[in-house]
Amino acid sequence: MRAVKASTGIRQDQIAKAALDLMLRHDWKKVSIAAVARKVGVVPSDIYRHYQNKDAMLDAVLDLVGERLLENVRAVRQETDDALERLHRLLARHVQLVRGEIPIPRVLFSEEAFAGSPPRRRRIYRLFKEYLSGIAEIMREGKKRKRIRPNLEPDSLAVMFLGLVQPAAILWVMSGGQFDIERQTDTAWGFFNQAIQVNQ
Amino acid sequence: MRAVKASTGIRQDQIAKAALDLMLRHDWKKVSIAAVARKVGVVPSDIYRHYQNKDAMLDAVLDLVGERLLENVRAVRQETDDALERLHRLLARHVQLVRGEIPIPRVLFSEEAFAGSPPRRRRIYRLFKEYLSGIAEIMREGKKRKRIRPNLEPDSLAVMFLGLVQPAAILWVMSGGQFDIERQTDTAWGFFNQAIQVNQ
DNA sequence: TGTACATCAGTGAACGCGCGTTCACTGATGTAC
DNA sequence: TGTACATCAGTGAACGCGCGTTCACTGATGTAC
Repeated sequence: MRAVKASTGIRQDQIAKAALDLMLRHDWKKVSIAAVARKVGVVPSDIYRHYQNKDAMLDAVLDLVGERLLENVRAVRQETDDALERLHRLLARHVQLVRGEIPIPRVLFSEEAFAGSPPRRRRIYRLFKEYLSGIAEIMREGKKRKRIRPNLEPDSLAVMFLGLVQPAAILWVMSGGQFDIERQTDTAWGFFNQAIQVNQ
Repeated sequence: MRAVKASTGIRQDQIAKAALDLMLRHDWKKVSIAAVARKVGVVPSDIYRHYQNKDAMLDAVLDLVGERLLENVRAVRQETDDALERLHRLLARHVQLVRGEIPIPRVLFSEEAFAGSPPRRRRIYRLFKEYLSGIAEIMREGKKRKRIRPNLEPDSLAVMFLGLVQPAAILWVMSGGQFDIERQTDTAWGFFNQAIQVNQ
C-alpha cells in the first residue's frame, strides 16, 4: 500500500523521531534505514528523499536530544528561583528523560561520540558542554545568592552533578530497568545538596 | 610469510589483548577479525583456531577488563589501611587505566553492555557490580574505623564514587584527550573526601 | 639416533548475509491559464 | 470551473561493500618405536 504523501519538513521530523525512538532499544549502527522507514510507514529508499544519507539523519537526531536537554535547563530556571531547587528538579527531569523518552546514554556515549568523524565528535562534545554550562550557570547564580558555598568552582561542580546520574543511568540501562535509579539519584542528591549548600 | 607457530594458550591471550588494544580506538563492531589478526601477526582465519567466534573473543576481552579493575581494588587494599587513602588511590588508578591501557568507557558502555544478548549484558552488569562492591567494602571498613561518616550508605556511596570519574572519563575520550581529566577528578575527590570524612 | 606418523597451528580462497545507497519509475498534489 | 503540466513524495529492484565464517589445504613440531 502506497504511503500518504507528506511534505519534507514533516517527514524529516517524523524520521528523526522514529530513529531516536529506535535508539531506545538499539545503538545507532543497528538502527537500520529499513527499520526507520518501517516505523514511519514508508519504503527505505524514501528516506533518501528527506535526508542525504544516514549520517545526516544522525545529525537531526542529535539536534533533538540537545534540544530536550537544554529545554530542561530553561524549564527549571523558570519554575523556581532557588539554585538548589533548580538543580534538584533538573536531576529529576534528567532521570525522566533517561527512563522514558530519550536514550541519552546511548546517544551521548555512542560509538559516534567516541570515535565518529571529528566534526561529529566535536558536535556531541559541544552539546555536552552546553548542557554543562547551563548547569554551571545555575550554580554561579546560587553562589551569588549565598545558597551555594563560595569555595566551590561551578564548572567542576557541574561535571560532578552529571556524575550523580550518569553511573546510575548506565546501571539502569544495563540491568534492563532492574537497578533502582530513582533511589540512587535521590540518595546522591541528598548527599550532594548537603555538601554544596551554605549552612544556615 | 608464514607466522611462527604458538600454542593455543598463548595465542588466545595475545588475541584478547590485541582486541582490547584495538578498542582504545574503535568500538567492538569496528574491531574486525582481520584487524586483530593483523596485530597478532596471523591470518584472519587462524583466529578461529583459538576462539569459536568473535563473540567468544569478546568474553575473553571482558575477562581482561574485569581482572584489571578488581586487581586495582586488591592493590589499594594492600597499599594502605586507611579507607580514604584507599579510595583516593583507587580513583587515581582508575584514571590511569582510562587514560592509558584500557578503554574502560568503550568496554563498559559499549553497545554490548546496553543491548547485547541477555547473558552478555548480565555478565557486564555483574562485572560492574563486583567492582562496586569492592568499593563499598572499603567504605564499610572506613565506617567501622570511624573514618567515614556513619550516616552514609556504602552501596549508594560506591555508585557516587564512580560518578567522580565517569563523566570526566567520557569527556576526556570524547574531546580526544583535550578535557583535563586529572584536574577534574582531583577537584571532585577533594569535594567528595571532605563530604564523607568524619571531621576531626 | 633416525625414521614415520599424528597432531595441530597457519593459510588463502570463497561464501553469504546485512545493509546503505542508487535509480528509473509511478502516481498524487498543486498551480497556471 | 476544468484541463494540462510541473513538481515532488513514494516505490521496488538491484548493486556493492564490509566483514564474519567455513573449509580443504600446507607445513611445522612433537612423539612412538
